[in-house]
Amino acid sequence: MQKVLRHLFVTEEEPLRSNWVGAFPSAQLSHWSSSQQSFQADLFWLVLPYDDGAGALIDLWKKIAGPSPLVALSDEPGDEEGISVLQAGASGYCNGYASPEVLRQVAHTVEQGGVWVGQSLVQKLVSAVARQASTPAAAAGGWAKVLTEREQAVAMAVASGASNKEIAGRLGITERTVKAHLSAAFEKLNVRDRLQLTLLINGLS
Amino acid sequence: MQKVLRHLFVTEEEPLRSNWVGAFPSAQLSHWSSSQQSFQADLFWLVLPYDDGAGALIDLWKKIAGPSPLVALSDEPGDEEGISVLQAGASGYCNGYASPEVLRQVAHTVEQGGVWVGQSLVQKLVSAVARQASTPAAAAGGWAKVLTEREQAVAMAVASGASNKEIAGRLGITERTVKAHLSAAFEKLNVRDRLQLTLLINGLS
DNA sequence: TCTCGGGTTGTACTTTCGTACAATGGCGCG
DNA sequence: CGCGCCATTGTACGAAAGTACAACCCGAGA
Repeated sequence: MQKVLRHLFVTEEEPLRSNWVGAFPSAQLSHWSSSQQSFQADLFWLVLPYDDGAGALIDLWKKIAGPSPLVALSDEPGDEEGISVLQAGASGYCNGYASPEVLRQVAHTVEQGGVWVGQSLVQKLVSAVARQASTPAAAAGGWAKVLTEREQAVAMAVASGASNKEIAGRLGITERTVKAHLSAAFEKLNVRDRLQLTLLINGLS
Repeated sequence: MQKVLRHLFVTEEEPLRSNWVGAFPSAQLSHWSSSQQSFQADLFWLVLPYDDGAGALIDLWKKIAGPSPLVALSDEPGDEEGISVLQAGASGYCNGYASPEVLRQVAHTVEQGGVWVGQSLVQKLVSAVARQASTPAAAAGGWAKVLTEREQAVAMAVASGASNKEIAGRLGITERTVKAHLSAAFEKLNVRDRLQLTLLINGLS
C-alpha cells in the first residue's frame, strides 16, 4: 500500500480540481490539460459534465484507462446518473465536492479492486433487484407466509389502495375486523402503517 | 479518525474470530459471549449462520445496533444472500475470511456512512436494474410534470413511506406545509390519499 | 375435555391524515 | 404596480387510521 499511485484527474472546473488536490497533496498526478498524449495512470478521476450522456463519456474513457479503475465525480450526484455510470463500467461514483477524507477512502477502495457506491444508490439497486426477483406470482416475498389467509386478503386489499371501509364491504366483515387483521399484519411484518405495508407487499421497500 | 471505535463481533466460530482479531488488534471490542447485557458499539460485525434467514437476523440486530452500522460476514458469500442482507439494512457484506486489510477497509468505509459491497454483487445489481428499462414510474412519469418542485419532493417522500412529521423534519418545514403540498398534489393527480399517490408514483395503479 | 390459534366484533381512545378558511412574503411579468 | 403562482404557516375540525382491552365462536389437537 505504500506504492505511489499515479492519478489522473480530469475536469475543467477549478473548484473541484483544488478540492481534489487537497485530498491528494502528495500523489503523483497528471492533469487533463497537461500532457494530452500520455494517459498512463493507475486511477482515473472523471468529473461528469452537467448535461447527460455520462454513460458514453465513461465508455470513452474506459478505453483510454484500460485496466485501470475509473471513478466518476458528479456535482450533483443522482441515482439515475450513478446507475448509468456504473453500468458503463466505472469503479466508483461520488460527489465531486466530497471531503478529502472521503476521496482518499474512495481511492483506497477502488485501488483494491472494489467498487465505491453511495448508500442511497445501493439501497435503490438492492430494492430494485429484490423487487424483480420477487414480482412473479411466487409471492415469494415471504410476507404472505407469515400471514393468515384473512390477513393476506386484507393486506392485499390495502396494497391496492382500498380504505378500511371499502375492504370491510368487499369482504363482508366489519371495519373493526379489518383493523384487527391489519394490526396483526403490521406486527408480523414489522411495519407501522398501511403505507409501509403496501411498499413491502409491492417489493418497494 | 483517531477516535477509537468500539466494535462488536458476533459469532461462535473461532477461526473467524481470530481472523477478525488479527485485523483489529488494537480496537476496543466486545464479544458476543462476554457481556450479554450491553450491546453498545459503534460498529457491529455479524457472522451469518449457514442456514438462510439472514435477512431476519439482520433485522433483529438492527434493532439492537440502532443507528450504528452493521456489517454481515459470510463464510460463503453469495449474491442472493448479499441482496437479502443489504435489503435488511446492513451496511456491508463480505467474506468472513477476508484479509485483515480488507476488513479494515470495510470498517473504514462503513464508519463513514458508506456501504461496502463486493464487485460482483454491484455488477449484478447494476445490470439487473438496467435490464428493468429504468423505472416504469419515472419513465411513465407525467405525474412529476404537473407538480411543483416542492410538491414533488413531498410526494416522493410520501411514496417512500414517510409520515408527514418525518417529511417535515426532513425538508425543514412545518407539518402544516407538508399537508398543503400534499393536498395540492392529491388534487392535481386526482387521487384521494397518500396511499393512492404512492401507487400512482410507483406505477402500480 | 381443555387448550390454542384463527376469525369475528364491540367500546373507547390516541394519533395521523386531509381539508376549509385564511394570511404573509417572494418573484416574475405585463 | 397589480396579478398570479409558489412556498410557507396558523387554527380548527372532521374523518380515517391504529391501538388497548376485551369478548365470543369454532375447529384441531394434546
